[in-house]
Amino acid sequence: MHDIKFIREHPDAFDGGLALRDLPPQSAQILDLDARLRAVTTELQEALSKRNAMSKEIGKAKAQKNEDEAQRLMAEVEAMKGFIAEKTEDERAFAEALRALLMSIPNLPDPSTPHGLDETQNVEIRRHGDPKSISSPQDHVSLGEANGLMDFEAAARMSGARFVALKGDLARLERALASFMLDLHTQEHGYTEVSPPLLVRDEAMFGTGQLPKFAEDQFGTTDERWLIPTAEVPLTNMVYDQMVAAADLPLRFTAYTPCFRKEAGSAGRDTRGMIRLHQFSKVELVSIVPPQISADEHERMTSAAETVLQRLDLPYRVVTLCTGDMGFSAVKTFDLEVWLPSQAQYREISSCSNCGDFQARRMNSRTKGEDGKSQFVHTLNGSGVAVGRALVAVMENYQDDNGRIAVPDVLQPYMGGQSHIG
RNA sequence: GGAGAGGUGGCUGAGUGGUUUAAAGCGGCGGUCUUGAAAACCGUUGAGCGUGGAAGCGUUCCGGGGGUUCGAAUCCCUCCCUCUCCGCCA
Repeated sequence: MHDIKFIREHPDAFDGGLALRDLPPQSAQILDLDARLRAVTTELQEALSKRNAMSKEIGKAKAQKNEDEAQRLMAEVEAMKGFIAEKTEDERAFAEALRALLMSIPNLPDPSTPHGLDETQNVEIRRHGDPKSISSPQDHVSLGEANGLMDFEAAARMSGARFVALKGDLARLERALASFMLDLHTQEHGYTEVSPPLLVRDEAMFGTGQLPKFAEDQFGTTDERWLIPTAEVPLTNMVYDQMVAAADLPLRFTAYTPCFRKEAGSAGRDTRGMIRLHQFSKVELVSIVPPQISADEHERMTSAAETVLQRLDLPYRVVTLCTGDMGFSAVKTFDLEVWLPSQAQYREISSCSNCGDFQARRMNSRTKGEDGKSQFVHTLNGSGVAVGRALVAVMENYQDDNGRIAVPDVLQPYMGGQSHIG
C-alpha cells in the first residue's frame, strides 16, 4: 500500500520507482482521483458541519419548548439530506477507487536494487563453498525412488501432479532438517518459534500482498479462507491492526509449516521431482522492526539463512534480485541459491525480502517512534530455508557412487546418530 | 451447532437519543521538589482526513457493514470476534 502523501509530494519519484519495475507512470491518474476525492470531501464536510450546527439548534429549541422553531429547523435540515447522501456516496466511491488503485501497485524498489527484466539479470554478490565433483550425479528423484523412499506415483493417485509422499528415512530426514533449522534460529538467532494457523482470512492475505492481485496462485477454501502459500502470511500478520510497543521491537518469528501454491503460471516448469510442488514445507523467518533498522535487519536475516547452508556444508551463492524478478511487496530481495549437482546449477532455496512499510500500511501495524508519533513498522521475511529444496540439495550433494546418501554431521543427532540413508 | 453476556482511545473502564464529538484511572511526556532518582503534587497527552504560512477551524472514527432519526457510542438489521454454559470432538 502506498502513501498518498508521498505520491502528492514526490510524483516524479513515484513514477520513477514504477519505471524501475517497467511499469507505466500512474501518479497523474492517482493524483487526479485524489483531487476529486478531496474536493468532494470538502463539500461533504461543509454540509455536515452545517447539519451538525443546526441539529444542535434543534436540541436547544426543543429544550426551550420552542416547537415552531424546532419544526422549521427540522424541515430545513431534512432538505439537505439528499445532498449529503449524494456526496457521501461520491466520497465512498472515490475513496474506494483510490484505495483499490493503490492496493494494486507493487512496492517501489530500493535504489540499490539492480534494474532488469527477469532472473537472468539478478546480480551475484558472493559465493560460499565449492561444488564437489561427483561423477555422473543422479538427481534426487532417481536417488529417492531407487531407495523406495520417495513415491510420486502414490501421491499422484490420491492428489494429482506436483505432490510427493516421502517415506522412511527420507521422511525422517525432512523432519530432521526442519528441527535443525528451528533450533538454530531460536537458539542462536533470537527468533521465537510459532506454530501458526495455516488457514487465513482475506484480510491477512491482503495485508502481506497476496491479494488482491494473486488470487489465482492461491488455494481457497469453501468457507472463504485461504491455505497459506508461505508462513510469511501468518507470521507477519501476528501484528495485524496492532499498536506494537516500541520496547517489544524487533519481533522475530520463525515457523515450520507446509506451504500451498497453485503454481498457476508455472505449467511445464520443473515438472520432475520436488523442486516445484503444490505443497512443500519451509522454515520461515519474519522480523517486525522499527523503520530505521530494517536495512540492517535484512542483512542479519540473510546471514541467518546462510548459516543453515553453511552448517549443512552446501555450496551456495547469494544474489540480489533485479527489479523484474522481485516480488510485489519487496523493496529489496536477496536470494540464496544452492548448488544442485544433477542440474549443474544454483537453484533458489531462500528468498529474503525487506518490505519497508508496504505491508504494515496494509495491515495497519504501527508503533510509537521516539518522537511519540505513531509510525508504521517495517516488515521482513525470508526462508530459513525451504525444507523441501534443502532435502533435495542434501540428497544430491551427499550422494555416493552407490546411490547412498550421507547424513550431514549436523543432522545426525536428529536422525538417531544415523550416518547414511539407502 | 444451541443459549446467554460482551467488543469504547496505547491499556483498564464509565457512558442506553441532543446542549462535553467519550468520565475516571493506568501508562507516556513536561514541570515542582531532590545532589540524582523514587514517591508526592501540578500540568499535558488518541488516530485519520480536509483546510490554512502558522495558530487554528472543520470533519470522521466507540468491532466491520447497513438502517431508523433533524441528530446515534446509545435504537434496529447483519456479519466478525471474545467469554460462559450445553452439544459434538482430536
